Amino acid sequence: MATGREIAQLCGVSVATVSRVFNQPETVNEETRERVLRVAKELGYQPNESARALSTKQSTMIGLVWDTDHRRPGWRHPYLQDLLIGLKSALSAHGYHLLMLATSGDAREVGASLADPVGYVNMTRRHHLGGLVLIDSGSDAEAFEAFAQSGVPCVALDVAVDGPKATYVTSDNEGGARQATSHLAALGHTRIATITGPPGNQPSEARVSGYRKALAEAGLPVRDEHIVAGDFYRTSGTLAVQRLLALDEPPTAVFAASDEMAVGALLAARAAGLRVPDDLAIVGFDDIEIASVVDPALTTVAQDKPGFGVAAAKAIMAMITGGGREDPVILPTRLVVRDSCGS
Amino acid sequence: MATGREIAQLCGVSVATVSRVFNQPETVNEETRERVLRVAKELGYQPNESARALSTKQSTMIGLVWDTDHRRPGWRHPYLQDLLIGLKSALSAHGYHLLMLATSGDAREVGASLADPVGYVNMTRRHHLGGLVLIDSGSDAEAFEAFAQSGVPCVALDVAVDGPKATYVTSDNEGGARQATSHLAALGHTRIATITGPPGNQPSEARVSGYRKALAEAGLPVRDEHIVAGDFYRTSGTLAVQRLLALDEPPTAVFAASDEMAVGALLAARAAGLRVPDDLAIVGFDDIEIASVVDPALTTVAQDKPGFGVAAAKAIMAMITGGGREDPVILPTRLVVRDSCGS
DNA sequence: CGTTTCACCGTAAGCGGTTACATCACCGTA
DNA sequence: TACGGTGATGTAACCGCTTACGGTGAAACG
Repeated sequence: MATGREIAQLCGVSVATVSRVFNQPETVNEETRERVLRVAKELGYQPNESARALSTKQSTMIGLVWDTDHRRPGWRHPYLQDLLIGLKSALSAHGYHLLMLATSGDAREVGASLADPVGYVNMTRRHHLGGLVLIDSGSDAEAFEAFAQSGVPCVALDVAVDGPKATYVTSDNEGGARQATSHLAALGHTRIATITGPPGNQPSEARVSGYRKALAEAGLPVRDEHIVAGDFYRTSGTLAVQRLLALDEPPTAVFAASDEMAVGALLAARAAGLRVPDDLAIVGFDDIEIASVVDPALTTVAQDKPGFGVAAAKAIMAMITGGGREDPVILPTRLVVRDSCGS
Repeated sequence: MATGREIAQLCGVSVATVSRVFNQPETVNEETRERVLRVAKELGYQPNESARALSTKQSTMIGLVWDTDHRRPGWRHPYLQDLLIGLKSALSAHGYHLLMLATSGDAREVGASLADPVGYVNMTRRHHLGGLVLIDSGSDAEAFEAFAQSGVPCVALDVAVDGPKATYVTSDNEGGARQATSHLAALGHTRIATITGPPGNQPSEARVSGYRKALAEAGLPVRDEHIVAGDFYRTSGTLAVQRLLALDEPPTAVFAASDEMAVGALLAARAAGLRVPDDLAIVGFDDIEIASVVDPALTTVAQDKPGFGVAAAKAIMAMITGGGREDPVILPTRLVVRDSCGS
């Protein structure tokens, strides 16, 4: 590992000049600059990031807080991979890396978990992280709020937070749900039910809100018994439909707040001997892989998956360089009409 | 941010003693040790990792090399999320973090891509990474070999590599394929085809090998026209089945080397008016989410998804602390019998 | 021709830890 | 009493980079 000092000696300049060549190139004479760069390249010089971070008190890393909530075992983020792809590539463009912070359960006390946001915040200080990206794992609104208040730049995904240097990015959940429900209404359905996510989950509540608005717009009544609580898991979709079908006036259409639940609903309908979409129309939310392969293929509200990562990266970079708080980002959704809703 | 020096002053000791309290506790008097620890806790002391890394020339981070191969656009790792969960939690247990290294396409030249393993290796030196975990994104055997030869500790997933401090973890692909194929044979099928992954892909080739062995064991002939090349994508499964059905003696069963292709095969069979499993039995590989929800539910070979991450973490930690090369890890697979193969 | 300006560069003091080595008090032993 | 051994701690160099500050010489100015 060649160091700046070695380059300096070979070039007959001081280490300060070498440093300047990389950080404020315009302040050094073109000739010496090129000499330094050439030698640096020859030696395969790689700046020592630890030294740099020690000196500047900032690294080129962003922390990723992603903890599988113990209250929701088995829960999987619907599109983590696309999100990471977007996040990583957008951060790369700024020369930043993503540090997946260790979670709790460590004997050596390096731990941190959503139950203890302080641990994560400590980590960001230890490593001079530029900021934190918070991935929702179900219902961590309170914990996320603590991050936001801590003063470290952070952007939460799918959870609305507020703080001196905090913002969030989320889909237009209300709009998406509204569009989905309206589509069902336009198809002639008058008894449209919905299966919600877990209580307290913000995207879920926005979706319920969109559902209500669509019904109102279509002049349809909102029936409490047509709003049944799920938890985003597939099973809850099945259970919900069983409950709905037992009603005196069962719905002819269902808007599920997640594709997983929509699939569960599909299974329940099939088990009950109903044809989808003829006897029961179903619309989901997310547009995950599964949506296009179930039979009938799921009509669903697609989210801009890589867009989440890109928007998060932009927001965090803006906060790091700008310093102030950024506006929340609401990503547009798109209704993908397939077969499960009829047409 | 309290520093070691502050603690030292408050305790009336030197910084060296403070450092020793955390690194070699046994060498410092119990009384002063407790005093230091108490003050450290009161001040919320967090050791500066940059300084530590600068001094010790090693950080507590492992690099993650995960690049979506440009030759395989749209490719998704079948179970990245579970893998990451396993990896992260196992690394946490050793106090290590996962650094997702930035990929190429950066104006500032920090770049690195699979086409240029050197870039990644440089990154590991810059950041004093303990090692690298290489995630296969299709067919990077050559690039991975370069990593393995570079001398940095690294463990590859699903690609056999060899080097002074390199090893790999993979599933028992041959065994899994063999079991799947044997199961089909035991069901009475005599014309069993297979859809392979992309040429050069090691898991794919091992699966073909297992397929061949199973046929041999069952006393069935291996027909070249029954081995059709796919690329792990769904579409290739569809195409393959179309080709197979056009044969003079079409197969009555198909072993697909990935669930995605199995789903594609399912679609093709359905489109051709065939019933699955009656007219065509299908078995997949991976046991991804989709497998259990398609109709009929897919019989498939399940991989130990979190086990990958855990094994990788163990191997890399062993190489870091031990120094030498570790034995490759072959994870057992498990045949999950559902509906697509008949019974 | 003295003085100011400016581009360029070197000096040196950090940043916050780790650790080889020195120091010192205190003990047991010959 | 002199001496070696031992446990506990301090001293100071070092890791490699950044940057405030000062110095130099040449050009520009009055």
